[in-house]
Amino acid sequence: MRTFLLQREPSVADNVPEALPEAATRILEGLNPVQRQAVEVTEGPVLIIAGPGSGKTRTLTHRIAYLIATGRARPYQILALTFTNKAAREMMERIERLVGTEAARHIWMGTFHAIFARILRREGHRIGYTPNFSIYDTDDAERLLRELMPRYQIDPRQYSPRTIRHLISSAKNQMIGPEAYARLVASPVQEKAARLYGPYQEALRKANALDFDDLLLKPIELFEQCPDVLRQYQERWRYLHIDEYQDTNRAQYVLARKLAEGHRNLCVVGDDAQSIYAFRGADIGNILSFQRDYPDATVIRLEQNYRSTRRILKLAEAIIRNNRDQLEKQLWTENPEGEPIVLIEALSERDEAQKVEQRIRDLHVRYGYAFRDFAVLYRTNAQSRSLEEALRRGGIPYRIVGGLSFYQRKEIKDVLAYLRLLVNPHDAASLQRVINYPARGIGQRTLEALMAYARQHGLSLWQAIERVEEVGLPARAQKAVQAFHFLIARHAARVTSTPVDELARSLLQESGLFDELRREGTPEALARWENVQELLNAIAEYVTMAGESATLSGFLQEVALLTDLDEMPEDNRVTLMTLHASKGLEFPVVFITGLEEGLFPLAQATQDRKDLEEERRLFYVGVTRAQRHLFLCYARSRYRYGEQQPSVRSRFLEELDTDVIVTEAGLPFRRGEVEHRSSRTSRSGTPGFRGSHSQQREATRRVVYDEGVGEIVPGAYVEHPMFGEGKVLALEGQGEQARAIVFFPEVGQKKLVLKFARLRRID
DNA sequence: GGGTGGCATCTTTTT
DNA sequence: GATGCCACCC
Repeated sequence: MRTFLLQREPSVADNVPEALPEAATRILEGLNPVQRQAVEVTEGPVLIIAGPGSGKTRTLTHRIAYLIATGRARPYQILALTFTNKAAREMMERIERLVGTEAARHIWMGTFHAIFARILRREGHRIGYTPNFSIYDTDDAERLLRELMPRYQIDPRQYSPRTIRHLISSAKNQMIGPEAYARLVASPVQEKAARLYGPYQEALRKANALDFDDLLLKPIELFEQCPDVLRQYQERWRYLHIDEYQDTNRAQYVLARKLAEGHRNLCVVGDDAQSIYAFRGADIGNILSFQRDYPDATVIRLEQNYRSTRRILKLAEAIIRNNRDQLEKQLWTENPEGEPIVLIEALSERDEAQKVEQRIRDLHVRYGYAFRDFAVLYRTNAQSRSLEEALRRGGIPYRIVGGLSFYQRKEIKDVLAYLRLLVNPHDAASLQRVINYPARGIGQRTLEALMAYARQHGLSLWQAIERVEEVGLPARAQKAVQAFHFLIARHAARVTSTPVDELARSLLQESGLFDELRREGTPEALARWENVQELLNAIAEYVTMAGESATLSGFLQEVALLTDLDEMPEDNRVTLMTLHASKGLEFPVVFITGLEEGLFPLAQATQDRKDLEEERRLFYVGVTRAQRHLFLCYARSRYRYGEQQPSVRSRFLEELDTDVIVTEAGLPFRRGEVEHRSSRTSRSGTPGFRGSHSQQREATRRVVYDEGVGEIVPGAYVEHPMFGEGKVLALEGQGEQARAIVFFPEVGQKKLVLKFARLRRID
């Protein structure tokens, strides 16, 4: 049975003792002098600038616990905002340990999105939202855009809804409205986004729906239009804490400012070197200018690292040195030198996974590390597959954090769409998702007719369905629509009177969804069916746990904001996750995999200095997760686009000037590839003889390609009229079709047809 | 209107 | 290698 992360709404009713003197002493005793200073400043704005491993989260949780223990704040007067559910959960657990669960559960803690969704549930009616609004995830938003595009003469094949959504989202993150955005347009795509921005917002509104960005923007609107509501929350929350402040975007910054106005007890913690969410609108400027915004702020620098060995810290510094925009920080540690960092070269992703598996086994058996001590990190979720396979083959228990979460699975989203429809029939995205699933004879044409009718009469899709007889559909289609209408309406009428899980079961049974899931009889279908049952159990659990305040729409809103599941923490398993997900965590042994050009850094990020610096900070974040052992891995070839392609090791390795890394054989690590070719003695002369590095020779042999055409052979350095100098990685195809895969430091990896490419050998 | 098979198309990271 | 889209047939 899964456990679900659904926190009870904290209440103002509070039977926690006024103060917990014993706990207060205990909290102070466990801190070093700098941390103690952070905890003891209890009034006014505080900026804690921290480095990795400095005990940042610990300092923040201690601060909060100290406020409660000394009686300066009642638990419900504290608001703590985080960016991920995981961070909130972790902080909550620590605080519980310090002041007990009874006090802790009255603290308002959660992600920005979750907290402000709750506020909107309660107060949104003041700006025209009923409490049962739907929260649209990126899929829903894209569906909405795709539907709008033809009406504005935009071809979804030419401009992908995803790109448009992303542009609109960025604008919203920076609090740029449709009109202002239209004035800023600088490219054809942006022009399309500007054209759709306004209609998109209208469509959301009509559906009584909010997207992720609205969850931050609408509260701002609410606070601006209703100062009394703002005042009410300002008074409730005397103390405001924000973790990972470097990741706040414009909207979050404004919200924090508004809430902290008045009492001015705002405490933020962050490390500019760990800013890795610019892609979602995070603005490092917020942390850099905190002192300007709050001139009387107390600034506390946590620079001592308690986590990692000296070698790991040294590597981290060598990495971040390559970035230009960085606050000056002197990280230091009293920890021992530690083991050298090991660079692992693999032939393929499969080989890489196998080597990781072997190292884990070795450290587990010989040095007694538990499986929970290991983390394997990667840049993209897709990379987890080969790692999973290797670990499964080796019989090593593992868990995957993030990736396709429970709530993102198709069957779950289908069920959720049905349920959302019950509480919010205007929810067009959900309606379109299920109106003909399972198939019930309402096809594309019928749907289009309904949508056209709705548009003509200024109705929502649901309202059009309600008066389907006026639409003028063929009798059979009309009957089908009426049956669907009846199904939903009948169940919607029972939302308040029937236990939610019972209602859901009845709806899913009668809609034919259960039969649809059972029909197939494959193991996958069975698993899907079980997932649905699990979801229904979760609803029941939520209802019993949250008591009277529990509503179906509340459940659906909370669930829309969940991305990962609670895993049982006592589980002894190796952790697999993206580098992003690893932020804030630590492990005795860490593997960073896939250090290859085009993958890490990602190809798209290599063009712009800022993007590249963000990738580098991500590398820095990954490295500083490690406490004792760190392995950096790359593969000389990898499956991409469904075929095996050679790869070049990451520039992040080439730019390191440090002596803390050794190769698998224990030899000192040497830099140099394309950029340093002149410093190397000649290799790559004739086919079949490709230099002295034995592992490299093996790697090239493994991938079977043609042996070369003329002087263009694997390993050769060539010049291309457009792309500049590059290195030939491999050749494939015959005669006219012969192509070379060439790596250009400037533009990345390219596949070129030799006949046309006019490559010139230059080495 | 529904179902199937072939084709193209990408692939970030998260709330 | 997974998903979505389109053309085709029933």
